[in-house]
Amino acid sequence: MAGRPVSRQAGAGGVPEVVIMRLPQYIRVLNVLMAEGTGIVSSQQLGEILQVTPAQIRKDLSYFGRFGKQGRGYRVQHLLDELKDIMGLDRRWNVALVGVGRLGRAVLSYPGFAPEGFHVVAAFDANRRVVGKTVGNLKVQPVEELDETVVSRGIGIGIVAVPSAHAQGVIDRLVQAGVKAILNYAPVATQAPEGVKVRNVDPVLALQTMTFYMLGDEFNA
Amino acid sequence: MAGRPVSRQAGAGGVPEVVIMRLPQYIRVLNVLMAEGTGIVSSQQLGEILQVTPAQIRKDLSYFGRFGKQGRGYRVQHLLDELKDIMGLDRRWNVALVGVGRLGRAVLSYPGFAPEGFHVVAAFDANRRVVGKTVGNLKVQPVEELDETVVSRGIGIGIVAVPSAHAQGVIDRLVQAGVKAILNYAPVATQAPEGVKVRNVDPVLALQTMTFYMLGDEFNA
DNA sequence: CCTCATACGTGATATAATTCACCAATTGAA
DNA sequence: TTCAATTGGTGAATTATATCACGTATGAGG
Repeated sequence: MAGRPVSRQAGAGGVPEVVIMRLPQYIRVLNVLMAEGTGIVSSQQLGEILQVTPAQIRKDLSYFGRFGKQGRGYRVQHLLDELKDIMGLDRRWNVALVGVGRLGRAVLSYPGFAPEGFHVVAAFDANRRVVGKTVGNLKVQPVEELDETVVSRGIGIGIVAVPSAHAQGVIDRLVQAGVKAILNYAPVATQAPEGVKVRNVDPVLALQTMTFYMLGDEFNA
Repeated sequence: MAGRPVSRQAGAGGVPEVVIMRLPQYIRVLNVLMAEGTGIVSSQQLGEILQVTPAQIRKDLSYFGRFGKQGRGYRVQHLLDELKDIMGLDRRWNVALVGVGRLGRAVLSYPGFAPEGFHVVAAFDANRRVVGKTVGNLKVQPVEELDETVVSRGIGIGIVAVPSAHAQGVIDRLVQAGVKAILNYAPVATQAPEGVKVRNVDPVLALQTMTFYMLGDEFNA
């Protein structure tokens, strides 16, 4: 099923990142529709659920192929398969966690990763008091073993759950080890070389982007 | 100190949301610079730290006023004060948490909110087994008391930490109660009326937007 | 006082993203 | 079979966002 879709434009610089950011949301909705037993969905319906225009959905999908049928819509199962394949979400991804403090433990016990194919297979900490302990099936390793483990276990993704002051250093180490994607929980501005993606999980920042709209003054009437 | 800045363009539809999303990041960096004792910073330096062009920073700030001095740069203290004022981050914000399960408890024990002015002053849950228990200084209330408490405690922000299936319902209740900003931890597409902001904290989605770039195929060469 | 170097603020320009609008399929009903 | 109603795909138009580039202010150094 699926197999890479027929080649499409994808022209010069590839697919815009904004598009890539939306596809997983489409997948989310399609999963729900599948579970509900919906067989076919239109860009119109999808757009209503996601609060985006139908044209945007069609345009986004058109970067990768032609998945729908005129007059009908998209077969939920089929579109889901295709999108998962395109995004690499039909595979297993091995993940390394760095920082096994309060936050790191919460990450380890979060049940949402594995069902989506993200498996935390190694945990690291710089603190000698933590190293060696077993937390949720994993024995915490010293950061010195990072490089070796990343290679030997085929780890492509790192999760950073260390204090802000150490985040950049940890990111550098992960990059050095060959990780290509980093999920950073530390509330700081970080840097990574081209070719390495970093996404931040930052609830405080999220709150701080909303308060502006709660002021009701000259700038946001 | 500060007081609303001089009126500026802010024209038709107000300040673009992309700009609002960046300002808290500027504040972050300014805080660090302050702590390091830096007195003055240029858009150039700020841009290097945040990996954006100096022009973007200047343009962003220009929506709100003129905070710099030609030939010199920005006084860190001054710019910080102004930005906090603009974003409403010099105030205290009362927050309600809905959902006191595993995730909700993690939110309650997260030490990062209060120092930034976000105070969780009430916690709600639909589960009778949880209601009445005390979790981190707060007595868990039944969701029936939501409306009253939101009003009486002056709560403007809600945090949703309930299972996906219940998230939309909880959001509706929060909106009904008068909350204007919602931080949603449930991994679902939600809806809210105009005038109510919703931001999602969604680590899995973040991971899912990165895997695409780890495939190295026709679409992202 | 004069000159040089720096760096903000901003209109103009360039780039990117979104939406429009229409054609061509497709379906179902008359 | 014909017609009306949908709906995807897509080039064109529009809108939004980011960058450029230059005028102007500032301070340092002689």
